[in-house]
Amino acid sequence: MPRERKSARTRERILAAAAQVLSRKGWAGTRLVDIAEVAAVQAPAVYYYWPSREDLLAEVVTTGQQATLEHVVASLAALPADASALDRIDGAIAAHLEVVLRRSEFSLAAIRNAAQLPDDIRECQLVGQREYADVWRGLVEDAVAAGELTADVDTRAARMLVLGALNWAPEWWNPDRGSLEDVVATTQHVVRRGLTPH
Amino acid sequence: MPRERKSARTRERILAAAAQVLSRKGWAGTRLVDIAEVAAVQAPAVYYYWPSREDLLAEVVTTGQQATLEHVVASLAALPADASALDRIDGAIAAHLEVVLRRSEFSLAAIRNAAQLPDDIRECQLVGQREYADVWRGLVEDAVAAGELTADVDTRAARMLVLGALNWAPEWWNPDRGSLEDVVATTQHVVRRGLTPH
DNA sequence: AGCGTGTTCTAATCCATATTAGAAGAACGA
DNA sequence: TCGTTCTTCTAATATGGATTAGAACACGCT
Repeated sequence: MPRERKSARTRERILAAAAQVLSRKGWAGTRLVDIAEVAAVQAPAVYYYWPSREDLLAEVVTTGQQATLEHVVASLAALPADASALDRIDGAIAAHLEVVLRRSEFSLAAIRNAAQLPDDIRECQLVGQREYADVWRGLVEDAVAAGELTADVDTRAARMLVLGALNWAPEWWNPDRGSLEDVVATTQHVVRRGLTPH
Repeated sequence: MPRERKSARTRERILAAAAQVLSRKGWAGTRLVDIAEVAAVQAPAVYYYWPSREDLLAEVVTTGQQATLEHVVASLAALPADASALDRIDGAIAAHLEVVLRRSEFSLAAIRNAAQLPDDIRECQLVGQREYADVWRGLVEDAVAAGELTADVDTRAARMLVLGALNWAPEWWNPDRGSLEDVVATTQHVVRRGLTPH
């Protein structure tokens, strides 16, 4: 294995380990030693790749945000061009749940720690968050414009309620108790009914 | 002010300060110095009332859980005896949002830190959580039994989606952008539609 | 006033953990 | 094989923050 490639893999291993620990222990509780143990290196190895613990953790968070955004956007792009606005919302629900429940501890780390980031990092995190919110805002606006969604509720609140339900899923979903597909289907079902007129 | 009373007030002040800091900084990031500053005492004063930082924080969490449970149960008890199952769910939604958004930083601290508690504390936290979950399970079961709720979805998943939406509300709701009453109404509206047959 | 008890403070202590210094190891090219 | 460079390690260092010790303070009682 060429040098450059091995080095890159170590970096990825540390980053992934950091995501795992961060998602479980919280920002302040994430120790370099724990990350190092998971990544099978010694703690100071981290400093070869990042200037500080904080930079490493910040990268985990932004990576998590990007992973979510990109997966959702990609899933939407993969839908047939004639998908209805509600179908697109279904697609976004599925993609969000997939990334948060299966694909990425990064997303989970970003979600769970959003409220406890240091101020400077919190700020640039808010930028990414706004970007992602815009995607959902667009989805909902399209649905309203298409008349596929009830106009009788505060769309911002409705949107955030849905995102909350999705972001909370990792706290209770357990692969042993039910398949991801089932959760996705149930969520789509409930949300679709919740947002459409009777 | 009698001695006993003053002492009790200091204790409450420290506990409340701990809740505030804990809800913002996370379990590991909550420093005694910060708690002390908010409570307007010096850090070692904490040890007069609690044997350790961990005991203090644990009390915050259990207090938060109890506050939520009690407020919801009390609100349900205050409903007219002939309230429908769906009305009772509406009541629980309102009560949960009230406690989480307005009444108690304790609840918020408990919610936000659930995933990062040390193992021993996590365990007794799970007990309280199960107790609260039972209340909601009861509400949903009653609604299903009364035929007021669609039988075509996984009730556990539906229940957790709703609770997720509620627990996430503190992350986005801001009293300046809309009244609590509005959020409650929207939530009730969306959830009711989401759970009832078209 | 003076004593005793309950409460809070100031000044250590002590440990955990981020970070730095510099050596060892491993890959690559000559 | 040897030297160079990139990567990782071991062994300090340094700091922050929980905890402890014991002094000061405050209240209530006689």
